Amino acid sequence: MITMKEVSDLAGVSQATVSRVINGSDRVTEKTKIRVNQAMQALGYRPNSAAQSLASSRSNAIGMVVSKLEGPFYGPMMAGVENTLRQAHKHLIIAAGHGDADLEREAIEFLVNRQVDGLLLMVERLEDAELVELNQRVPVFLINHPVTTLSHRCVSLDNELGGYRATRYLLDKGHRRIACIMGQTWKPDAHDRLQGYHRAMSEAGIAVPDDWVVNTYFELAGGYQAMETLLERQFDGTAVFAGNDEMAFGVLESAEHHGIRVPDQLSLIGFDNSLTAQYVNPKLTTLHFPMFEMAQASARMALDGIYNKAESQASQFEPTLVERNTVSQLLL
Amino acid sequence: MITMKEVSDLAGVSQATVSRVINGSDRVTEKTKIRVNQAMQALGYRPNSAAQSLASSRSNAIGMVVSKLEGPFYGPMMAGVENTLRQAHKHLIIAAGHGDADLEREAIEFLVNRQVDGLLLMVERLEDAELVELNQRVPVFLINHPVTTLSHRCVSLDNELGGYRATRYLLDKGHRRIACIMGQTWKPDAHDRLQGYHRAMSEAGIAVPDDWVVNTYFELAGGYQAMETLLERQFDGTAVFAGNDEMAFGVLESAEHHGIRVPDQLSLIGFDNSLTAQYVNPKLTTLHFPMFEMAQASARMALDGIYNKAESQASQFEPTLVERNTVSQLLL
DNA sequence: ATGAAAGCGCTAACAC
DNA sequence: GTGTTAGCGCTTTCAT
Repeated sequence: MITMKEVSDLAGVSQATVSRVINGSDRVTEKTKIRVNQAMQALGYRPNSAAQSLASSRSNAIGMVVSKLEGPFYGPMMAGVENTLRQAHKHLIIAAGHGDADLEREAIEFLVNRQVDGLLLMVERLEDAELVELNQRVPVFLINHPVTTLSHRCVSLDNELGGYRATRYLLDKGHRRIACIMGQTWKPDAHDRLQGYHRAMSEAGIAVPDDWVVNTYFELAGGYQAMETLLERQFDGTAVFAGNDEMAFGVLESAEHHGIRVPDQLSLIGFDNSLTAQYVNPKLTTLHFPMFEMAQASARMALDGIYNKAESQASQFEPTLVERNTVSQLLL
Repeated sequence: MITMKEVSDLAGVSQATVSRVINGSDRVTEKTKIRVNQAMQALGYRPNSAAQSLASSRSNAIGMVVSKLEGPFYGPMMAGVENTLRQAHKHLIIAAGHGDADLEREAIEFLVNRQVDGLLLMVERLEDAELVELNQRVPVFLINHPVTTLSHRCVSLDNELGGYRATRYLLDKGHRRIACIMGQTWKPDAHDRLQGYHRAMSEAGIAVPDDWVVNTYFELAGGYQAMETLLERQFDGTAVFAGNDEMAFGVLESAEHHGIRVPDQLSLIGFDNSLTAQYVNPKLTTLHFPMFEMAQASARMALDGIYNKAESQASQFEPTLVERNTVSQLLL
């Protein structure tokens, strides 16, 4: 391994100077800068990052814990974070929480022990208080975890607006009797999307009977089950807003079994714009969840907050409509 | 930050002893071991990993570069690697190559500069020679990149067998005139799967006319296009083996447009068992690509090779059939 | 079985 | 603008 000493010897300067040109920090003569760079080049010098970390107490690494690595979101999210971080020459260390509070905690400890300079968290199970406390030890940034005292450190999606837009779109297409099938209401996402649905409906002057709303869980089976419930309740509406795409696929499946044609007899809108949405038949109309951009934003926020100690501020993204083939225009 | 010194003082031993109990290495009296552990506990001591790395020239981190973070495979892959590594208390640092040779190289450099103890590579664009050379600098392990001098460091899938099994399944269902729609043939995956198809067909005594095989690329549009080509060529067969699920979805779409009912008029089998396969209608029969298990195996191989300097040996997984609803039994 | 001491390669005061 | 120097917190011979 080539050390700084060898570089400084070859360049005929001190180690301090080499360190300076590496960190671009101090004013170094253009001339010596060049000499040093040449020496580094010639030797194929690579700074030892462990030594850098030890001496500077900065690891140049950011830890990320995600609740589940398997989900459909994970790809765009990692991609967004990775590319932003790498452009800044920061390393990304990841750990999974598997949607369990203890495992999430353990993942965080694991990362903190590695002296990451900051933490990017996409977790579901941790309490606000815990996060706030953690933030005393190491700067914490949150993706899609809005309800917290750390809100200025959070990038999130306006789920209420999404619910509103989805419902509104259905209304604009002439639908009036619109059901809402939603996931676990303890999740802010579900809660807010439902809220948006209600706002749109009430704005349109439509009273929503209780049995138009069915809460199950954010999976295909949840959507299927909810649709069955709706059918048992003799729901006579023309459209369904599903809390996410997977649930919408479940609705599609149920409709298929009952010989209900989508979108002719029933219109359907999802949420997330997951990869699969464009592969099902008919292709699913849905709201796009801009995870890639959100991930980039969160990484940028972290970078700023950690290395430029800038005051970060909450950033909220908007879900946008993706028109495909599961919603029909109703004749008046 | 609590340092080792404080621990050793409290425990009334030397730093060396503390270091010993941390690393579980030397024979330390049970008694002192307990005292040290208590001291660590009491102080809430966390070893500084930068210092550990510097002193031991081991970073306890493994770097992973993946070609593209967005694909459907990466979830299971990251999950498999992460959980295996973490159980061994090793950190996972990731970088993306985005399917471009230069970016893949850059990602590798990035990781090597961080002194990772080893590299887990899932890349497409790098030459064998380059990989071999890299392996001189740092232990390299490959996922799904079989054709290399490093084959004992590689976990891969038996694609030939997969192609064989897919085709064989179709044959067993009574099909004889079976087309094969495949991705870029420069990719070993495509090449081998096609090979398997040919083996099964020839075993069944069926001569395959050239125009039963269409090579496009591993995407929906590629499958769609290939199916259109097949149709233009007046393909009069009863089944299609698509090189991967995405291509199969393209076939499904094309069939739909032409009013060809799957599986009644045309049977279809895919490859990968991507998440989406179970959401399309009809649900896609396909071969399962055990990425999670392969990722785990590769991580274990890396762990062994790096930290126990065990001789690793190639491990190959088999794709298995997942029966769903796109293949019909043909009457004889 | 345990301790003393010499680094690991770098950064950051502080001097000049 | 550049050099000197003292660590950063740990591992690891080498003694004892």
